[in-house]
Amino acid sequence: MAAPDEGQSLEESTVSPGLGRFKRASRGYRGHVSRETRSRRAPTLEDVAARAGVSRATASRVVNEDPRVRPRAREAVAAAVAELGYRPNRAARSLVTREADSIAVVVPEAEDRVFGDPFFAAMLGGITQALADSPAQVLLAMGRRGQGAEKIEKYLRGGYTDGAIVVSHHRDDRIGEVLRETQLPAVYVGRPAGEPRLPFVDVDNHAGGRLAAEHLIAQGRRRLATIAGPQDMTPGADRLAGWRKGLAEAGISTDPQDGLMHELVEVGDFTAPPAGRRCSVCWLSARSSTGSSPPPT
Amino acid sequence: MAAPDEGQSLEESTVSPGLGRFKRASRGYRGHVSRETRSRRAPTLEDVAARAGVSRATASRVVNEDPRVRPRAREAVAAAVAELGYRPNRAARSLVTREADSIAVVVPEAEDRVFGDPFFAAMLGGITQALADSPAQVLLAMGRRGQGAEKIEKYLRGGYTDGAIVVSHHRDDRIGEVLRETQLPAVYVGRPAGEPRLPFVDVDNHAGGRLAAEHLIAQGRRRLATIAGPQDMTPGADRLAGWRKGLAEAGISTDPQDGLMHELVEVGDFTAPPAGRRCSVCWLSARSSTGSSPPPT
DNA sequence: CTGTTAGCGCATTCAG
DNA sequence: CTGAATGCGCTAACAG
Repeated sequence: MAAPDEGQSLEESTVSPGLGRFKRASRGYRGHVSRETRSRRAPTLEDVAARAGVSRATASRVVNEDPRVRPRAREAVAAAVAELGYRPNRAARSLVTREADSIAVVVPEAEDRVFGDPFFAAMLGGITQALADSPAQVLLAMGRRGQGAEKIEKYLRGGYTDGAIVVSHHRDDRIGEVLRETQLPAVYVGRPAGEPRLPFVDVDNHAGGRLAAEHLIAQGRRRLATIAGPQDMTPGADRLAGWRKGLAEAGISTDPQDGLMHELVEVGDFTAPPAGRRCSVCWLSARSSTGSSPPPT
Repeated sequence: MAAPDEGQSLEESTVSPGLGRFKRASRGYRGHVSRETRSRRAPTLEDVAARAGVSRATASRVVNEDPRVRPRAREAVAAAVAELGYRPNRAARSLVTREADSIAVVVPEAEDRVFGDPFFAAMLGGITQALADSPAQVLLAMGRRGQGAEKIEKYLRGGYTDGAIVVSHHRDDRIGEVLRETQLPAVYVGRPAGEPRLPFVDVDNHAGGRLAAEHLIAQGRRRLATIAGPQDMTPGADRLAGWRKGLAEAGISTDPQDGLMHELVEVGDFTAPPAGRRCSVCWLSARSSTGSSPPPT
């Protein structure tokens, strides 16, 4: 399990036939239009420096907004940059700074799931919004089990990114492990399962579940059912726990022995279809099985 | 319009306060866990070479699957790679090869739109699928007008990518211009408007629209209405053109003068809501205006 | 087949 | 404040 991983790494890091084709096409196309535009080589810091009559170091300083540059020099460099259309070479910069200048949004879910659930749209929107005026790039990496999971891992390990935001973490994905090994700074959206030391943002899921139970109970309901979220995700598990807590505190038993055929809980996956499907099976059967209620408060 | 662009380039390419904060957080976190794991510096090709008892060049060759390496040496290097857990430094490689090893999927649409429309999910899925065993990374860049459009442009110009796949191109986005200037290899999904030389894949939209008209006409329908796609996208425009051609060939006039209050065409945006909304306005008013039919075939 | 030699473009000490 | 020098890690000729 460890050795094959390394072997795979090696292969993946090399040029495959697939990329070969891509490259050829790339060259061909590039060549096709290259006659129409000028500039064979992109201007470098060296060019800028020469044009501004300063050294590379000084040019670098103004590009990076280092304060210790005389206004005169600063202006000269700025002008040169504008005239030459200079853009720093990211690879070169990255090589020396050891930073990729990008942050990955990791979603361990199948692609169609990510695109189908409005939750992710909102989350992505918020994240990109927040990073709108940051120079850092936002990269979306998604996939689950075969369908992109190893791609994510490769991405995280490949040094493509400076940090990660993990959005829909499941207990069984290896994201946490990868993050720990690569020592990548990361934050989870939703408390991570089995990764106690990692920072995260989340709502109080437990309180939410409990609140739901209390609300229904306050309305006089006594036979309460819930469609829970996936139990391999802490939000799903925490909410269910809160729900049960709420029932228990109200003295409503969830014990199958206690007159109910079984606890009125079905586990969904945060999507609508399964909820509807399960309902018709579980609730009906439960409803038709016994009418007895648990003891009052 | 040109000068400000350059000025903007400079600013964007430099470290802003935003990234500054990100960096600090990054360092802090990294430092926090750095005591728990070994390896201060990632192994380099140099290390691998030394360990395998060969030169850096040879090590590089086997990593890149260059055939001209003796099996013995190859194995030695492979072993060293595995033992050291070597992973090529992308920045360094990129610096010399001048390739980013990634391809961008550009979607000039608002994020919520992209995540809401199943079309994009399918498209993205297909693309990543096709590139699954390619070493190239797939990056998703989306946004339209303010909400990410300039981010896309910056991305394309930043040398982050080797090529682009443009998915939902509108006539007014600047993608084509950027692509031309950067000479990035690109392919459009859907014939690009105003960019005749760029390669694309598409269905025969014109024939589709015509087919629809012919089908309805064959069924004996005579007052035909259509909800067209956005007219600033060639698929939308082409389909409508085909539709009109179909009507014309059947001798069905679309001329308002010809007894109809106006042509029964409403322009939507490839989503369901506008279609429903417009229908109730247009169709009803058209229906109540005149009952006369165009001349028969 | 393999090692040696050069840079790729940039940030960064370290002296002035 | 500024410039000269150094090296990040890697690929690509160019000789052996």
